[in-house]
Amino acid sequence: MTEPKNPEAAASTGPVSRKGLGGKSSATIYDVARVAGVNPSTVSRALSKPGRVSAKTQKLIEHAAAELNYHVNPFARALPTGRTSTLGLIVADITNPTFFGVIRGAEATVTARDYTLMLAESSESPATELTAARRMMTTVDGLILASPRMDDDNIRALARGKPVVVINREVDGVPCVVPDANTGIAEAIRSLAANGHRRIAYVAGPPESWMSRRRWEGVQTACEWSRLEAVRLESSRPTVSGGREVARGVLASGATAVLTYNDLLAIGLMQELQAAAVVVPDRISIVGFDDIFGADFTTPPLTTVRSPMAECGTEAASLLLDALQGIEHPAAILRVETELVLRGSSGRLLPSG
Amino acid sequence: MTEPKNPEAAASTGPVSRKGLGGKSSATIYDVARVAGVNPSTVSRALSKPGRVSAKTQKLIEHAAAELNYHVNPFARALPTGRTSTLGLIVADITNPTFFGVIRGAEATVTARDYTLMLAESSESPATELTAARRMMTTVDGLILASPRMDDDNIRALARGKPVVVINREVDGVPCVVPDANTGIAEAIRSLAANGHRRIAYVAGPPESWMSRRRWEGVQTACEWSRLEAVRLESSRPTVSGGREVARGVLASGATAVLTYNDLLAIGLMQELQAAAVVVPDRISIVGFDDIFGADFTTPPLTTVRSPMAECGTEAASLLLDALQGIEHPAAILRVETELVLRGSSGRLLPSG
DNA sequence: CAAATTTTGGCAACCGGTTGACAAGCGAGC
DNA sequence: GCTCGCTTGTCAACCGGTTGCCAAAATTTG
Repeated sequence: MTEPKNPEAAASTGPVSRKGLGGKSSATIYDVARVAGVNPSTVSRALSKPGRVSAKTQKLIEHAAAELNYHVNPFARALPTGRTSTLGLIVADITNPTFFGVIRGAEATVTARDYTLMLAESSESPATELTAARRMMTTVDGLILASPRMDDDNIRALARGKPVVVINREVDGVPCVVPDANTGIAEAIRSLAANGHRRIAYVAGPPESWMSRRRWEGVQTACEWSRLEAVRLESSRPTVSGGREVARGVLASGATAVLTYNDLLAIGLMQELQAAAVVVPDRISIVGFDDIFGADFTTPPLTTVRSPMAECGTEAASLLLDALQGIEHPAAILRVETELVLRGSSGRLLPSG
Repeated sequence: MTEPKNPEAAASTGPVSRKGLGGKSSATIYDVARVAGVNPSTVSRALSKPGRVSAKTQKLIEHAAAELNYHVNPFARALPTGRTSTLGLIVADITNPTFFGVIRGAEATVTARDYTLMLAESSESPATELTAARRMMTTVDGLILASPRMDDDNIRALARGKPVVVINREVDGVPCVVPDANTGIAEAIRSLAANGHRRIAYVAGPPESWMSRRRWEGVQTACEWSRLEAVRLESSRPTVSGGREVARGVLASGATAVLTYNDLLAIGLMQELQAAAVVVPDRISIVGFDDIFGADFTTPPLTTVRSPMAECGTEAASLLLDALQGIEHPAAILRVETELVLRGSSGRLLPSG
């Protein structure tokens, strides 16, 4: 017969933290309960279920908690509930300044609402990304995927487990925050057309990038509208060096104005063209995307279609936090505005020769 | 008399996860134990204490775990042990590209060793920083402080709780990773001296910045050695706009070459000087610090003393991870090399008039 | 004033691992 | 064959909260 070894112990107040040894470990609800003269479960309720206990007891407990400098142990809470007060953010590439804004926006929002941000990167690899996402899923309450590279299906599968918000891409059935490229692109093309350009090149990003395809579509549409020719060029990498490599192709294309998938490509392209004594913007106008940090360091400073990435980060985090509180936003897709930032790298085409 | 309600239950195998409902929750050691036909605690030992169980049982358990796609629940593990497989990183300012390298290096290292990185920023405020650090301390196994703004004492207090590594500052009794500014500064001053400069200005960063003071000392020392004059100017903020604001003061100082606390100041300074038709480097040479992302976007590209921040992030993370495994590194301070990156913003002083 | 109803607090069983203590199993040595 | 010592697995008590259920207390109602 199995007998409890020590009935008194079972009936006692429960574990008591050993405050003796240098205050190492912090106070627990059991300590608070003892000081306040109530049951631990009452403490738990007072601290997490507002209105569940009487105002008097509430005050008593809060006082005791303050006195002991009590803070909940996030792990102890996470174990039975699954709630971790942590949000995950996976970016395609930490080196890429496009994501700095996202990280910053998300971090600020999350911290302001007493959550913590976990960061991971996928090195632009769908497989790494999926692994990172799965790993994170066990630890976070929700996940932000910035410019994810994995399939729609994988994203939806993740979203079935816990709330997921996608930035910079539209996935059916998953809340998304996307800069609406079209407005900015239309402005850019209109500006180029007004400056005498007739043939526009678009330098594409990675083939997996949903946003790159989207921008190309936007460029095509806007060009049709303005009766301009649009040609598409591929890049090896969406980086400065990728931009340098594509310079030759740009010249060969006969275009007098170029939009690039992102600012890094634009900067690399501009550097290489200038090295070949091609004057920007007199002979070729260059327009980037994103308005990343440093886009205005160049000479001439880069004209670019600004995507408010920090805002995307903020919005994505808010969406997630709201969802966790049961506030469902009806709109599956949140579009944030883009706009043309007109600087020196685009302008009137000088007659050649 | 307190009687156990259900003796059989107490003697049973223990909790069993409900795999019925859509495979929601993942397998536990209890599931693995059942499949392998052993006790849960044996599973726990097999998976975390190598050599504690026989090779035969080990294989049996590993097989069962693989079959069930078992993964430990980090919270369940963290609760009794305190180990979380998570490292914290606090940077002074996420916007500041100096830290991009740190974040990147730390993230990569931590992930490679199966840890996760938690990120927070202090907005350059000692109080916010301390709050963030305290908050993190409850959740992480160790903490990296990049360019901390709080007192030495507070840092030491944190370090008494859990392993802490500091980047970009030296704190007695706490392991630190610091770029050794002197080598790079010496190179820079030598180069400037060789180019005919005699009066050098240093634009300082925030007064709380240990590294700013250190760099100023380095500049002074190197100038004495080369028999140059060194003057110090203050900046309002260590940013591009802070750099613009200090331009007037730089001109007034009569210096023909300027080192700035960081690259952002240098870039802002250069923009403002150029706007005032002061040719760089013909009339004034500019040298930054850090070689941040975008330092080579400017025209002329920025000469700068490179601090390998990604390496700092990597080293700090490694130090921390080693410490957690009981591998103590004897050296309290790890110095990483700095070097002059000579670009176009510094050079020979043209005779004025 | 008693009965019905609503609050409020306590009990105890979890969540999923870890670990000290201990006993069974096993081979070696005498 | 028996004792000793070492390896290996089991038991049960945690870690620190959360929560369903129930009863006591307080409040409303008839």
